[in-house]
Order: sequence, then structure tokens, then C-alpha cells
Amino acid sequence: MSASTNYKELSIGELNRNKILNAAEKEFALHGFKGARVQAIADRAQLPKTNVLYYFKSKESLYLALLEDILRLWNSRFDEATVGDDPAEVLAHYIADKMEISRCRPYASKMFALEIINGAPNLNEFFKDQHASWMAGRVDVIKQWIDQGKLAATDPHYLLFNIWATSQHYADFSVQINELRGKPMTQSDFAEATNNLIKLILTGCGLTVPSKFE
Amino acid sequence: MSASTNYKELSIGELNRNKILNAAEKEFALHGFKGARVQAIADRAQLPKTNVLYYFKSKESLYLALLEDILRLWNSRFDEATVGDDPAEVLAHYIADKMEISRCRPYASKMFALEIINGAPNLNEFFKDQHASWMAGRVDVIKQWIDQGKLAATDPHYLLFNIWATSQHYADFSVQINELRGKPMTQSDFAEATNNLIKLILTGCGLTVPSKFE
DNA sequence: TAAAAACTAGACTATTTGGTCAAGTTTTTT
DNA sequence: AAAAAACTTGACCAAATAGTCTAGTTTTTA
Repeated sequence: MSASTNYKELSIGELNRNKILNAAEKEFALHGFKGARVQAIADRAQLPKTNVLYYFKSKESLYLALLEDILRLWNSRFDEATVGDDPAEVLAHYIADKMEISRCRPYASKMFALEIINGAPNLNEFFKDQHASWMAGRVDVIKQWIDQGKLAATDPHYLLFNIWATSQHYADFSVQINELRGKPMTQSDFAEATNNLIKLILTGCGLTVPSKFE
Repeated sequence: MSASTNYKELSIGELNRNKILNAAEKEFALHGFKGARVQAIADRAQLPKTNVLYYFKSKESLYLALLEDILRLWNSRFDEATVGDDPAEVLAHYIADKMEISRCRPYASKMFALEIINGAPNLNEFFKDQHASWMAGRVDVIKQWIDQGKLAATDPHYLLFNIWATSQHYADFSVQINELRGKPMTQSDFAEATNNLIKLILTGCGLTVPSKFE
């Protein structure tokens, strides 16, 4: 689905599926589930509407396939971090990973944001449970870091919310950001914003920024 | 429009207009402009659909009226701050104001978020210009604070983006937050989150948190 | 190379949608 | 109290929409 998908070596079906997923991601990010039109997705994919419904049996199943793809994006090195790891390194990389997603997959981020804002009507209990247990595990590791004096005392929930909020903002609110900056964010602007954010969050936790991110 | 609107002393028209705006705010926040249904707004307002279109001549004009109301929410004391003011006081209050909006007007925040995510198709040039010049003014004041050594050197744009991102997140992503915390945010949770956020941002700028927010 | 599977696509349909119309009733004004 | 203005509401309509059906063409398989 990413912009850099290599279309060679793919069967017609795989190629079309990718075209459709790419197109749908944009339409859903631009209009939400209810607002997106199958015809608009087809036009964007340069295929007849019937083809879209041939590959994905309904608008809903297309949306769900896409959502599943997007949820996989959320995996990161932070998932396996333990008390033994260096919180400054782990958190800095986690923030950098999140910023990279905002830069490379803005439509995926927007689609996910819409899904949550709209009340998460399509995230099933399985995902919610999985997400909640991921959260519990991460909160636990952060608390242990705090107990060991590696990290200033802070609520781990709020810490993670702040990281998500700030990093995703660069994708979700890109239109406002570009308008107010007067120019779009280049790759090096993103690098700067990333280091700025890492500094803010880590300093706020009493951590020293790893030299790689200065 | 706020949940606490006093319905007494209002004419029938004003009362119904308020009912409709309240209902529409939720529907637009839940489904976006294209996805929202006039019938659903009418049902939520407990009025026949025709009445909705009597008070607001089209779905679009209802949306625009609402958006205009919401943009007024963005006004704050920070708008008139000058170099002479104490940045710690000003920024702490600004963050607290933003958090208060997220607590009291979550649907307004969500509706605005959808509008921006969807590419701001309904924000006219007048608003954009006004917003850009507000931004320029605020960036200027922050830069002067930095020049005077009142504030650590940081990009004023990113500082403001971070404040918006983190505070609005509590409204826009409330569903995710409630799910992961296992319980909804109470007023005192909000107070805690506000102080936590003020500490993070101000510390990150080399400022001391005013005692009121500790 | 023949059969099967995968793919393409126009025509069509049932339903939903935003919005209009016309015929009222209620409230306000004078 | 009469006239005007404000408000209410069911019936209706044209356009748009997700999805189906059928009849093909192309690609893969054996």
C-alpha cells in the first residue's frame, strides 16, 4: 500500500488490489467511512467501480482490510522493551518511529484518526483487548523504570498519550501545519521536528537526549 | 450550543436553532460533513427534518454556521499577550484553556479535527488569513521572549503545534483514551492531566511551573 | 491447446439522500 | 381582533449510492 510499492512481479490481481487499497486509503482519510464513495475510490484507482467490488466484496470489507493493514503499522521496537533497556534510547526511537509514520503514511494516520474520532465503530474487541494488554505491558515497564530511578515520576498513560498526540499531529493536521508554516514540511523539517519533540518529551521525563537525536 | 445553554428566556426559534446546532455538532463529529445525515440531526434534535431545513437552508449552511461558532472558541487570553508578560503564566493558562475546551466541548473539537483532517475544504481564505496572522503575532512574541532569555531557544511553531496536539488529543481521541485507561476521564483526571501537560511543556521550554498548576 | 480460473465492465436496481412544496397552526405585532 | 410573521409537517421528487447481474475477455493451469 505504501507509495513505494513495487508493482513489478505482481499478478494483475495483486496489482489491482494495491491500487484499490491506495486509492481507498486516501478517500477514507478525506471523507470518512460513510462519506467515502466507492465510485470515487474506483476513479482514483483508475478502474471501473465494478472491479473494486470484485476484489473487495463491499465497501465495508475494503475498509476493514485497510484498517487491518494500518494497525500493523503500529508495531515498533518499543513493544519488546524491558526494564533492562535504556529508557532514553527506547523512547527516542519510539518517537522517531512515530514521526516517520506521520511523514511516510499520512493517509493511514488520518484514516486511523477518523476511525477513533468517530467512536471506533470498526475496531473489534479482539483488537481492543490486544491494544489494552499492550498498553498494560508498556505502562508496567515505564513504572519499573521510574522505580529504578531511571525516569522522573510521571503518569505512564499521559506520557504515551502525549507521544501519540504530538507525533500523529504532523500527519493528521498537516493541512493546518502547512498553512501556518507557509510551506510544506520537507524531510529535513521532519528530522528537525523529530529532534525537537524528542528533546521536549525526554527532558520532561528527566532524561538526557541520545546524541543521535541532537 | 454548549451543553449548559439556558433554554429559558429564548424564543421558539432560538431554542430550536440551539437544539439543532447541538445535534448537528454531534452528528458531524461522528460522521464528518459528507457522512452526516440531515435526518439523523433532526432525530437527535427531536424535530422533523423539514424543520432543520427551515432554520438552516441546507446541510452545508448548518455546517458552516456551526464551524463559525466553533472557531470563536479558539479565542483566548494568549491572543493579547505581549513581550512584557510572563511566558510561564501565559503558556500555562493557554494550555489550561485548551484542556478546558477538550473537557467541555469534545464534539466541537472533534468536528474541527475532522474539518482539518479532511483538508479544511470549508475554511475560507478570510479565516485562513486571520489564523495565519494570529500565528505570526504569537510566533513573534515567543521569539522576543527567547531573545530576552525568558524562554529556552525553541521553534515557536513546533511549540504551539505541540500544545494543540496534546490538549486536543484528550477530546479527539477520548474513545481510545477511555478504552486504554479502563475508565472515563473525570474532571479531576482532567485537572491532573492539565498539570502534567503544563509541566511537560514548560519544563521543555526551561520555564518554572506557576504554583497554581503544581 | 483446451479447460478453468481470474478478471473486466456496461446495464440495471432498490434504497437512501438532500431538498422542495403546499397547506396548515401558532405566535407576535399593530 | 385582525393581519402579518414565524413556525410546523406530511407528501413528494430528482439525484446519488452501494451493490447485483450477466456476458463477455484475458490469463493461468494442466
